[in-house]
Amino acid sequence: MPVAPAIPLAAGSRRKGERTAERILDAAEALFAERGFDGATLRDVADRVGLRIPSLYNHFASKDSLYAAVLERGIGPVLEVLGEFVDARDTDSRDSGRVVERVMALLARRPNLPRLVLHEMLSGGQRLTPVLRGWIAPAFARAHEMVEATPGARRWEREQVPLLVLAVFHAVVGYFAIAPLYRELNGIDLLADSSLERQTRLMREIVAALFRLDAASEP
Amino acid sequence: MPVAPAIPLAAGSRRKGERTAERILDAAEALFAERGFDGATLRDVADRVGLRIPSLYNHFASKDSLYAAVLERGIGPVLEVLGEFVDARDTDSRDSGRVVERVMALLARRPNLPRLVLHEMLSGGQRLTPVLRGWIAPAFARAHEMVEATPGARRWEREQVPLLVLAVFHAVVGYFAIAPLYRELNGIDLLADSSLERQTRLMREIVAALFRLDAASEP
Amino acid sequence: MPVAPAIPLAAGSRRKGERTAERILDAAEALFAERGFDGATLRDVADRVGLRIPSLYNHFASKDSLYAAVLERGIGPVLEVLGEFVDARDTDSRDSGRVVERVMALLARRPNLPRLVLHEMLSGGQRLTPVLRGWIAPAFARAHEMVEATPGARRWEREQVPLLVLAVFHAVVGYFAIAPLYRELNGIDLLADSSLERQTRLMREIVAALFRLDAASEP
Amino acid sequence: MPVAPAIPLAAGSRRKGERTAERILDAAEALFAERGFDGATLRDVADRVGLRIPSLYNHFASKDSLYAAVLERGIGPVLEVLGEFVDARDTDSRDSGRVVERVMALLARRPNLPRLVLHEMLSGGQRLTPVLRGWIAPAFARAHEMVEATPGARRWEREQVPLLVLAVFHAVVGYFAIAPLYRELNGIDLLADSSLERQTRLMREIVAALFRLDAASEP
DNA sequence: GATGAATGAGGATTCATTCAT
DNA sequence: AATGAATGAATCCTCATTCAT
Repeated sequence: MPVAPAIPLAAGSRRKGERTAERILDAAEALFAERGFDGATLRDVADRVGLRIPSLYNHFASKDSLYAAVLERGIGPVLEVLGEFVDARDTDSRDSGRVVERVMALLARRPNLPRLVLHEMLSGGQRLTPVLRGWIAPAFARAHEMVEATPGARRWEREQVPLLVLAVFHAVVGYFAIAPLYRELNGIDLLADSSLERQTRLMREIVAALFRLDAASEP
Repeated sequence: MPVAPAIPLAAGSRRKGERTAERILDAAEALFAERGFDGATLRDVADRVGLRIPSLYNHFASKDSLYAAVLERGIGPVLEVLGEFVDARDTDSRDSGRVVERVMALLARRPNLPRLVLHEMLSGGQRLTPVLRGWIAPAFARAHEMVEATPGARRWEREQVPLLVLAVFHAVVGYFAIAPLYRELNGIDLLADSSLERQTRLMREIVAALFRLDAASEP
Repeated sequence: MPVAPAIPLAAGSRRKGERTAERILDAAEALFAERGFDGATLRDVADRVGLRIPSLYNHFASKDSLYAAVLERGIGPVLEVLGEFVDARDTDSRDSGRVVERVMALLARRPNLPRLVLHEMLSGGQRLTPVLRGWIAPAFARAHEMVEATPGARRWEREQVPLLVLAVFHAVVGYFAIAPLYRELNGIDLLADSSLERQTRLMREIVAALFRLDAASEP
Repeated sequence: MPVAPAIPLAAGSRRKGERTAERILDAAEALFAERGFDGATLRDVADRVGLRIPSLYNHFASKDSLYAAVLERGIGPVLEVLGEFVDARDTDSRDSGRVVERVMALLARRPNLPRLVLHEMLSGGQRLTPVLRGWIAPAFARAHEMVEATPGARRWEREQVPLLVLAVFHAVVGYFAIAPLYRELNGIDLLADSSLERQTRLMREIVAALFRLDAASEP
């Protein structure tokens, strides 16, 4: 058993246990993203962390709860950004371009996340934590109202708006998810800075068009 | 090998074995779409068809080859449509709106397919038949050239074009893939005719914008 | 099982069915010899004959009975030769050298047989037909008496005689059984004529020594 | 990995895991010997050890590797004895009689080994570890040279020497392999001390004749 | 906190056999 | 006589989980 450190650790450092849990989460995130819940095995996770399988149970109660932890850790910050945007009361503080940039930046740092989300979506959200499930529908509703309230956006039919939001969502999420395959087939790394920049701009433009107050103001 | 039947079979009728194989493919398609390759079990497939597991092996050599068969059967028609479009020599015969409609109609009849494709994409295309792998890169290259050759499309930057194609791809595929979850969360069935119509129109417009000969004609 | 033919067939000609049964026996013999009863599968047999598995059942009632048929067909002729020798009443008609030669010639033509016998021996003779089981013990007893009755052989201790017979048996059978491995490891084909000749001579000498009436009379 | 014990373990005592592995090896050895690789099942092994099948995988990675371990553990000591003999430089230290005795004693204590070897031989040595495969050919070559270098042995033809070595090998190995069947058919236990003694003497004599320095001393 | 060992449940696959055609 | 299809039984193996150490 490791002896407890006599002196408190400097700020920023974490206890070994916490660091281990974090490393497990990292490994699990990558594996769940690559192979989905069923395809990823605890053996793979343990191997990647350099532990034996039973040790994982010192940090997480089960494979399910490990998965939930991965999901919450990953989705949390994104939901926060989106939440801020959606909850902004005055129209001025809603800078759609900035939201796109922040989300793209978040996902660029955690490119596993979109794949995780897609897996979840494909499985029908079976494993979504209640908290996460609870978030989605209201947020979607709010986004809908919001877009509707935007004058310029009226050029879209009422019923087409959610489809547009969906389309943007899929374009963003799919971009990250296809990166590995795209690289293999076309030799281009979508996660490289230049690609990310371009995609961010593209998404900004599309979202801008969606929320555009005045279509004429577009170059 | 079965002896050739003396009398030609009535249209639509098939030898029993073939019908069984088809039913297996149907069941497998649904299950692979729902749960991915690892999550779907042969037991599930067999149960759904009303057979015992070993009987599946009278029709497919392995789970892998069953999966490959599902994929090829499903993707084939779509590739055909896309291929026709991409290979069309004269610009006039390239009716982007029509392609969108045909593809959407195909996917509407096989809504499992997009989920299958997404699963495949997420797994890095590990199980793509060589024939399918071989199709993708060239087709993508052709599509790229094509878009570039379209005068009006020049309003997009050269490097942005593939990203746009990707975005459209993800918007279409994601639409079908999210349908079950969307229905559960929002109570709206994206596979209903009205929704499909709207989405088709939306995709038509977006693709039209992408390939528009004359950008000025846009409102 | 095929009905016995009402009319004796013309020499050399066989009904197709019989030829098929024979071909099955040939394939099965080789496979049982190579891989033993458990290791050989009906699929292998069928493949080698160019039939489907169920067709085998038109000729043999089960895998067990196919094995028994292979065994009896193979061992029969050898038992005959040995039986003649053992049953010979007058000592003069017992030409040990000739027996060795005949047996070696038989085995050379059916090199699978010794391997079959060894497999059987290793499995404790579980699958020996009652008829075969019944043959062995008495034959062995007779051989024993016989050797004992041979005056010159008395130079061996009484109890050593069966061990000598066993040793000769194993030397002969093992020779054929090891041929494939020997060839692979040493590049020498024990089934080639020259090797067979030498081995036959060696066995003759050893057997002769065993039954030698007068050791001095030997060159 | 287990921490090294502070105090050396008492002789004969082992860590629990090692003892279990040993028991698995024992059970597997017996079963592989009786039924060959294909005929022996992990269920049988597990039952005999008093474990469930999956537990076996905590000690051996696969059925194949279990088989390999059984083979190496068993053959090792025999190869050592033979190796010493073959590698002995001065003729004086080569006591053929002593080798025979040591090998017979070894096999008497592990009567499964010869059956294992025979199974391996019959299957063409498919599963021989590379290390074992590598041993055989050179050892055989050395033995050959050795016999040839022995003056008295020249009474055998050059080409007959390897056949003699083979014959001795088969006589020894077959003796142990046939023991169970022999007992069943003739009621005599070849593994009983008296039988073993006799067989050892017999083999000694035969080997002595093979390596005899002075052919003239022969009666 | 870490791990060796054990295990119930289940997964893909093979095999001998049967039966209708 | 031949075979496509179906299947019960069994095989090897994997996985998530538990527990004593």
